[in-house]
Amino acid sequence: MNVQEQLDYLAKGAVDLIERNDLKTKIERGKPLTVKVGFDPTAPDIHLGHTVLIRKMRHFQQMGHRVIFLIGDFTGMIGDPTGKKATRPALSREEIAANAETYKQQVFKILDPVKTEVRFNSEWLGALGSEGMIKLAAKYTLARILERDDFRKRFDAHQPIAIHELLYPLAQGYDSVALNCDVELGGTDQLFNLLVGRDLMREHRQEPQVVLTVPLLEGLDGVEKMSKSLNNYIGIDEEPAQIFGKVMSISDALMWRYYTLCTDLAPAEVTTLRQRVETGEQHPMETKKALAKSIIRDFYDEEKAEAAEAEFRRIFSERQAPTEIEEVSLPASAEPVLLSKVITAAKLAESNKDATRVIAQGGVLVDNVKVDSTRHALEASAGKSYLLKVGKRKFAKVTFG
RNA sequence: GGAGAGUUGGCUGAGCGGUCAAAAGCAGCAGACUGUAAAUCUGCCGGGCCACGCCCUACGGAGGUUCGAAUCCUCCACUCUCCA
Repeated sequence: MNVQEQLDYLAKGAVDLIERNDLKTKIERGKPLTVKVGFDPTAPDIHLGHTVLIRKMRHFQQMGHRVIFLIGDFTGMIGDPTGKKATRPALSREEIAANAETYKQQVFKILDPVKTEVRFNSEWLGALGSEGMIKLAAKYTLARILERDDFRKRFDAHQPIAIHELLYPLAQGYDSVALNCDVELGGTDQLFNLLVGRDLMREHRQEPQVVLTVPLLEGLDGVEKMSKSLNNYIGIDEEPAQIFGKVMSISDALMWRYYTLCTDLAPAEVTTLRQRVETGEQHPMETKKALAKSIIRDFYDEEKAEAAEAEFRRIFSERQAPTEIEEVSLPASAEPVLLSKVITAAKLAESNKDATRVIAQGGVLVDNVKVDSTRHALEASAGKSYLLKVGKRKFAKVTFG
């Protein structure tokens, strides 16, 4: 690849690239670039949204650059109260180490372990001390910090902002100084923080880093960004069947976004695919299935992807029980037991009330027969066994004994 | 330091002293339909009880007034605004 091709490849899918020419200049020097990406140590569960960024990291690796996976353990130890009612508990060294391992395990599904350097920012931020931190703080002004949209909005909405939160961008920016980064990648929500890094590097007489941001992936609801707390995410460690189902649950419109950000298809290829669906040449459902398989293939393999599709077809298209059903054993009883209680005991509903509700709505099958009475009871003598289906996708084989 | 506003169910957000387990929207769940855990429509949506009614818990916390309080009073905690 020549410089131009490399530049195009790296910029693919980027929202911001500041400055494109700077990146070009850096690449032209022919030396591997130092590329930093920071991660929060408190949330080691990587989901599909994160993979957009990780995919971009891989692109840099493919071009032979030095990619640093930076774990923000220092900031994690302080505890960031953003949007939380309760202050997060400070993480211990052991917890952070454990989280880091979890991170690696997940991230290396996409990144090359050999080419990835894992660092912790406590290494230099811890050494800074309070004096150093204050000196660092002296390099920035409140007005400039408040330029950040996130702070601005909270300020305008009369939501609290703790003082230490104002220091976060500075701490993050200092990471770039400590590592003398050439490039920093992040989500679009990180743009401000990344730019602070440029300013601080100038203050330290370094060449400012290039900033490249990737879009935030919408969650399954198609509105909010994907996040664990909103429970609209697809985790990288989830079961293939689960991933398949979740992908199928996104709207047809959102599917294109996922095609763009979560596959290696070029934008032109996605456009072609979309046109084929719009003209009726290709079925939307089949297209979505292909997307689901592609994602599973990334995290697992082809075989798992095929199996997930077959299972999905079996349960939802043919409405059969899954091949593997969870076995639940409950204590036997001489008296018949109310079905609603069995359902709750088998954890197929959250409460007896909830179970009763689902039965009333005709959502429960026992041995493939719909139950129409909320008072329905099951013989519970030892050895009795039933296949329960609650709702569309909750199954269990309950045995008394 | 002073003055004022606010704190309601997972979220947003109504709420006259009784008819409030608390409007409405979102999210969630179920059913119908279907092309899927899409879309659309309908219903449900604190918990317990073999119960179409009764009980328990709930409107920041603790007390109080009242036959009766999410609604009134007092104190406390927290958040925000304005002034210093």
